[in-house]
Amino acid sequence: MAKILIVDDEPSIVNLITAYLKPEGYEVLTASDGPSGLKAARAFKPDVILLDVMLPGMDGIEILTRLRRESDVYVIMLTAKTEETDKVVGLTVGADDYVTKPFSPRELVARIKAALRRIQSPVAGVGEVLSFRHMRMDVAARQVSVDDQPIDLTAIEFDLLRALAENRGRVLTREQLLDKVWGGSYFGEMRVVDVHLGHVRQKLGNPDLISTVRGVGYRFEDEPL
Amino acid sequence: MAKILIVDDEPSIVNLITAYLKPEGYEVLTASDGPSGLKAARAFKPDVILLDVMLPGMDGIEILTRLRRESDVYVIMLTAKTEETDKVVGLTVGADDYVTKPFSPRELVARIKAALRRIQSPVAGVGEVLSFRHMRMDVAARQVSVDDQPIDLTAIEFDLLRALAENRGRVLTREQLLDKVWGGSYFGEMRVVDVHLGHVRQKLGNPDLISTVRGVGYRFEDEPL
DNA sequence: TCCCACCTTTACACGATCTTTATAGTCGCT
DNA sequence: AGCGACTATAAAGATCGTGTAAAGGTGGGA
Repeated sequence: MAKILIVDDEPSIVNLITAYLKPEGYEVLTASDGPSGLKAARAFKPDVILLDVMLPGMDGIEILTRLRRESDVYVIMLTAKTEETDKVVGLTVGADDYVTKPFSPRELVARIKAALRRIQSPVAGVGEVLSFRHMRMDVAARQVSVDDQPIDLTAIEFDLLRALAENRGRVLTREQLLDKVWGGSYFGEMRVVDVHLGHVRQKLGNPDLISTVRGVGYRFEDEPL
Repeated sequence: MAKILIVDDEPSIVNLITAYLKPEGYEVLTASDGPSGLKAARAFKPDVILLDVMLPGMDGIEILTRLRRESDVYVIMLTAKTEETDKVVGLTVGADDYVTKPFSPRELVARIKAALRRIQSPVAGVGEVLSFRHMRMDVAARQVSVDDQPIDLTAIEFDLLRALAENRGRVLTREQLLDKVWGGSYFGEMRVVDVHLGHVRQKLGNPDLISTVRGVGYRFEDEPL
């Protein structure tokens, strides 16, 4: 999942933002002053940085200037000022977006999502259709067919099958599947995989498409075209 | 290569934009007030004009109005105001796009590229009419018919249906739809999509045209002609 | 100004789907 | 063959997602 670095010295702001970002599944790291912010940016390699303009030690503009020498990470500036000069300076040294305090947390989340969309869009159209001897899977349409018979799968079932099909011939453990399908933030029983996989098998009709590797996991078997 | 004219009286903004456009290979010319902006537009014949709303001598709206009498060059308005009225006025007198300051230089570059793409495609409205087995949609006229029965849709309903129809067969998430229909600057509830989509379905009459993909989004199903 | 059309939010009900749990079945090893 | 461990499956309860109606808000046009 995407990584967000918050650089701000006001704990209340940091906590607020964190509280909104965590549930969205983002990995959040924080720094409360300029120098540690820079270090964190280097070590953590975030996808988006939320950067306060007013910071102890080194102000946001300074951070941004230095950051820009080594990276083109997406930076959203946070400022209490509404003064035009600040914005202009911020954008001049390379900020990508700007939010003035007080801001709506929802708006901030939306902007972060927009940023990530912009960043990730170049890779959008990967593997539109997975075609095998018996099974065909249109990822964009989320439709599956086996021997030209359309199969109706739920969201999780589709994602599960997709994860396996994208790794045809290789065993995926339950853990790996949980990670790919449920995302990192699942804390329930690992056996859910079994259950859903059973449903997938049943719906696919063909029991040879997915094989069990006892003690390890599951493997998708159909031959690619 | 494409020619861009920047009309803005703030040197910092002009420099910023220039700094981003030059490396992309654009030919950039600048003007710092209204009258010289107009002259430059005539002499330079740019492909895209970035026009500040607040200008000494003659404001951006005035420039745009005059410009439109003699040319249909692609104009992107720049404004510090976020007021809706400005936007509306700008678009009414013929702006093609709108960016509010502070803006992300990357976003601006992206918009310019989009503008050029639109200009350079043979016909401005690439898909003037979307035709399917049951539904027909005239994008320019904003008219829709199902089995030759004209359907009356509101602005949002039309845009929503259009976004889906243009991506026939693929699932669009609520987020994607919000982005396409409402633009990046919507921070409200996501469920608004459901409501409008419900209206569209009701008006279309045919429940098979748009299917729900539970947990993911919606998909337009009609076959293209 | 008032009115009307439209957009947005909210609430609720229904159904689909997910998760857990329990039990039966299967596999591999000795 | 027998044992232990792992897996398949069914069933039930909990949860989540969607459709829809209704209310409030907004802005444009008469």
